[in-house]
Amino acid sequence: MPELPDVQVFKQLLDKNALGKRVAKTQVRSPELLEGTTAATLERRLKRRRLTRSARHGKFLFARIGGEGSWLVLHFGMAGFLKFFTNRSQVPKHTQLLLQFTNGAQLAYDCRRKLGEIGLAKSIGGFVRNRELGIDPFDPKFKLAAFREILSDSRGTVKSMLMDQSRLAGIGNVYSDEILFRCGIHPKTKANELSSRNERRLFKAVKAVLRTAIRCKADPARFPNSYLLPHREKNGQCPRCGRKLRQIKVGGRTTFYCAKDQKRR
DNA sequence: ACATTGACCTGAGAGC
DNA sequence: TGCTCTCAGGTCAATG
Repeated sequence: MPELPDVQVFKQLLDKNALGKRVAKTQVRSPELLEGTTAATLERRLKRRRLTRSARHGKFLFARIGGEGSWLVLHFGMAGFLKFFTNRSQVPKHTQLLLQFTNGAQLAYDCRRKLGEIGLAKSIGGFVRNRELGIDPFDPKFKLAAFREILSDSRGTVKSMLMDQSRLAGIGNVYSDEILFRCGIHPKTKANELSSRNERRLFKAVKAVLRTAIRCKADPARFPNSYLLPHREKNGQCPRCGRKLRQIKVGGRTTFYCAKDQKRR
């Protein structure tokens, strides 16, 4: 679930409910999710401080603690999410990090499969460099020319390229399928063999699909029926031509596409 | 440099 | 109902 649009929705939730509130207490349930820090350090950094702003890069969410120089970093793995609530009985089942604010409200980071990550960073730029993350698709510097360069540098399939966090940060299995569906490109097409026209269409589709997904709150039930996601299931049908969608593996990941509408080259 | 596989971790859902 | 099996939207490391 948690690809760029999902994380952007978590960011909106954080902005709306948690920014400006003062942390009274923190709780870490599974220390193994902590990356390069400890529960005690996290508590010391957060306690009595406010979350002052937020940011997102790819699938990572950042919340600045107090003034400059300290950010809480969250990655949601395969099943993580954020929940904000005011009633104690609403604590989600697999809460791994709980922030209790001085006004009684709480923010929970829930991660059932424990494949996520909780950490601290001094700066976002430093973190991004450290982790060798590629450009975020909503970075103003992400322009067609930059994308063409990424494509021509990639010798593998276009789907693998889209999901490669060190080239372009934020796209995962679901949205790579959606983007390729939108522009009629077969997921196994070699990234560096796309026509100039398809490079351009792919570039536009990356932005358009992610924007739409965010607008739909990354909730498949809200997606336009013309999108792949509502039909992305075993025996699902192509919303364009009605044919049964193909289900294959690309780069080891389950991939859905329409054999009629998505041809190689 | 790329594809493939398995590991990480846990639960949902299918099939018996 | 309960057991076992398979699979899942992320990432990393080992291997070919």
